[in-house]
Amino acid sequence: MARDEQALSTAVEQSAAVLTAAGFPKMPARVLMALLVADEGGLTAAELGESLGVSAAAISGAVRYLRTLGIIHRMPHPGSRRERWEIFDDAWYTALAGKNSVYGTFAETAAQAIDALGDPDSAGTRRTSEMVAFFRFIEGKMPELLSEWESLRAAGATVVE
Amino acid sequence: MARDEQALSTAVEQSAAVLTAAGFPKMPARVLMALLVADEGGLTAAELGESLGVSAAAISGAVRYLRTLGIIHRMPHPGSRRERWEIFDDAWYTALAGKNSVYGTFAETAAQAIDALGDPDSAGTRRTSEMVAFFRFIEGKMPELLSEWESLRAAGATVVE
DNA sequence: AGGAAGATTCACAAATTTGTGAATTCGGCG
DNA sequence: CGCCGAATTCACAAATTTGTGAATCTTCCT
Repeated sequence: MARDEQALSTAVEQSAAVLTAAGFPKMPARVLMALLVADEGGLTAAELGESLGVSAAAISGAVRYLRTLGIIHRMPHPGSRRERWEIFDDAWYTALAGKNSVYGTFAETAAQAIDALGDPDSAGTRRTSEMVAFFRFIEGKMPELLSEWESLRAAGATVVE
Repeated sequence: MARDEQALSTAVEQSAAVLTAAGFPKMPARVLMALLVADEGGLTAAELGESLGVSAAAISGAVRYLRTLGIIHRMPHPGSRRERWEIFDDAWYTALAGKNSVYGTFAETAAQAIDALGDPDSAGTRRTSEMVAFFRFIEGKMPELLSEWESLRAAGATVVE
């Protein structure tokens, strides 16, 4: 089957839209998806701008954002001035691990409310304690889940590559 | 220890801020946290407005949003016109299950890009396939994780209540 | 060194989101 | 059966976010 630019662009935009709906900023989401489907060697800022139909400045902003998240990296291309951007292979893995720690900070922040409530028998205390316990549980389970994925990934790698 | 309104309000606002940073809309986050720490019987729209220092209209909007997410419900208080709002006890559980399905839709949307790419050996195809597999894995594991939580929750319930 | 191509930053403009006040609707009570 | 209190909706205002164009900086090539 041949490369269908039209359908590819649609898929990229739709996936970006899903990320956006989940709270991810719009332009970074589009750039991320564009880099995901890119060929080996990544894309230059100019190529990203052209393919998404936005200015170089917007690309730069999105790229800066994605870099702070640590899910893309600059690939200095020898012999050319053009910088190429590439997704880390473990980007999604990393993103989820990071998101996980968001759950953790949320739990710990909310735990302060328990102290402030005082009364250990109030409905608010019970509800809040339960929530904190829930997120601590999820956070605690995450490493296990991710290492399980790594095993599967390693096992299946030979098949794919 | 007595109820410390000052500290409680701070904890509520900070927790709401964490949710906001994670992509959750601001006002719904604040309302949600306020309801979390509320006493038995929930809060009225007026009480929420006063406690958060915002207009009744803002509360109404936030409440509508939270209702579409299915994490709060109206408690018709007999004998009084005042509607009380209350968090579902399994709100966070539900929210995560819902978020999970976001992962699922994201994976399925991105899977369309694989078809559009055509070439099964390209770097883009490999990267995208891997990502889709990852999110499908996470989605698949979620029910297991949640049922494990339920067991723990049920086991510990007698201790707390 | 000088020049040039590309990337980045800055101040500002556009657009989307968010919250308010006034009017409306809804439900119970005298 | 009409009033009264409360909640919701609407159109608009405020504010935050997002993207652009012009200028600046960086790095390579001659």
